[in-house]
Amino acid sequence: MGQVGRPREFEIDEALDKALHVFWKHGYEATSINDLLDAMGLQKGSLYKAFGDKHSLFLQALERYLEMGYQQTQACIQLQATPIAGVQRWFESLFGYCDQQNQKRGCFAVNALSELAPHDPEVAELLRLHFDRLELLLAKTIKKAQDKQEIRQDVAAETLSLFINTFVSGMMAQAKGRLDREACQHLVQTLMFLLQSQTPLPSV
Amino acid sequence: MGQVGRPREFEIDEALDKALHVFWKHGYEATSINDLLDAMGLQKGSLYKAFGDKHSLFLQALERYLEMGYQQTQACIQLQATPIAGVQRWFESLFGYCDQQNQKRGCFAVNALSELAPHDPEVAELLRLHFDRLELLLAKTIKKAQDKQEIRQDVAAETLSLFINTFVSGMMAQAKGRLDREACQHLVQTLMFLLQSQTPLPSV
DNA sequence: TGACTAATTGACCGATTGGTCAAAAATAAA
DNA sequence: TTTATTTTTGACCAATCGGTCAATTAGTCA
Repeated sequence: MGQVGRPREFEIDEALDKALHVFWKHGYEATSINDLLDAMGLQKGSLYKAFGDKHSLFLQALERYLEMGYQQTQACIQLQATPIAGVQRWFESLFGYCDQQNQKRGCFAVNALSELAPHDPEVAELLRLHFDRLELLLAKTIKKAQDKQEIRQDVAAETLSLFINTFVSGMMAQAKGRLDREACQHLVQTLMFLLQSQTPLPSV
Repeated sequence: MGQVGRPREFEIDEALDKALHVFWKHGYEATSINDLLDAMGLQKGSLYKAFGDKHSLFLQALERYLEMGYQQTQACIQLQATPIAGVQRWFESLFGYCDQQNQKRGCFAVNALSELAPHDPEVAELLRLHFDRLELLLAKTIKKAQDKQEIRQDVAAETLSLFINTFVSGMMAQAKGRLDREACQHLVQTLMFLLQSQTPLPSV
């Protein structure tokens, strides 16, 4: 039993990717339906039939971004030999967002957090779930690293995880205007140093 | 010689403050001229005569915010007994931006950085100058703190300054959706701990 | 070949956007 | 009182906004 009716002439995920990149570059409010139609190569009716209204399309693009980002983070962390190498690899994967060549687009999740979260419960909830799971994954990895003495043990893993996520958010925000790739690399270097140094236990 | 012509019926700075709070709450694109007129209590012609167009008004509001923010930071730092107490006091002044009661508006400078910096050279330049002077002030303070051994000396003051500013930006961004005042306080506590602990010099 | 179903097309909608401008009003100076 | 200068007012503008929908098209199935 094949599909009934006229077949869709585009791939949902491809169109979603194109929409994502427009929203990513210009933000939600500054993106018009016509901008989206141009980028996605669709007519108005097709867009509304396939994705609903502008807000719904944004949510779907955001969901896709978050899912891909989480999977990439998992891959970075789990494919490395040691926990700390995994974290380091994840940091490095972020430099692409800092690049000047990359149009200073920053992280789409942080952008959405800043522009929409305070007034948009659905966006806020998606981001809350995403950052929560990210911090959970990070905390687990840090705990392993602490067991291996790769990371300081005098601060709880959950605390370090939240700290790191907050710091990375700031780096992504600052990358939208002030920080180039090199500056971000230096910042991550500093972060790694602070995570690895440790106050010595008082020697009795 | 008094002023010639019909006198203005409102205070420039008061109106600018009202505009600032509208832009702060909704962002640039989501704020309409009518929103501004309502909040400022002006008619269209008066606004355009006094402030130019929407973009120009935004720049003036941003400049005012940055100037007041910088002066407040200076006050926090310089009115305390020790450098580290000054930095601590500055951190505490940020918690107001994290408060749930405060409508999750975050930091207007970080908001503007995220929404506009990549496409708006004038906004980008204002923010660059602001963050640069902020980091300079912070670096000087940290250097003093290092001399007094209040802060770790194994990382350069300029490096710590950029690190702190980046971290604070992230905290402001995350405060727009996920972090309440308590979480921000805990994060600052962690930051202070990391700044004060220090890798021991290798004992020979 | 029709019948049925779903996607495409683009004209069309009212509302809102940022912005302009001529007329009226309010002051100081002459 | 008149003149010069500036601000206020609100009607007005073209352009764009997000969104709808009837007609057309392209498939599958009987």
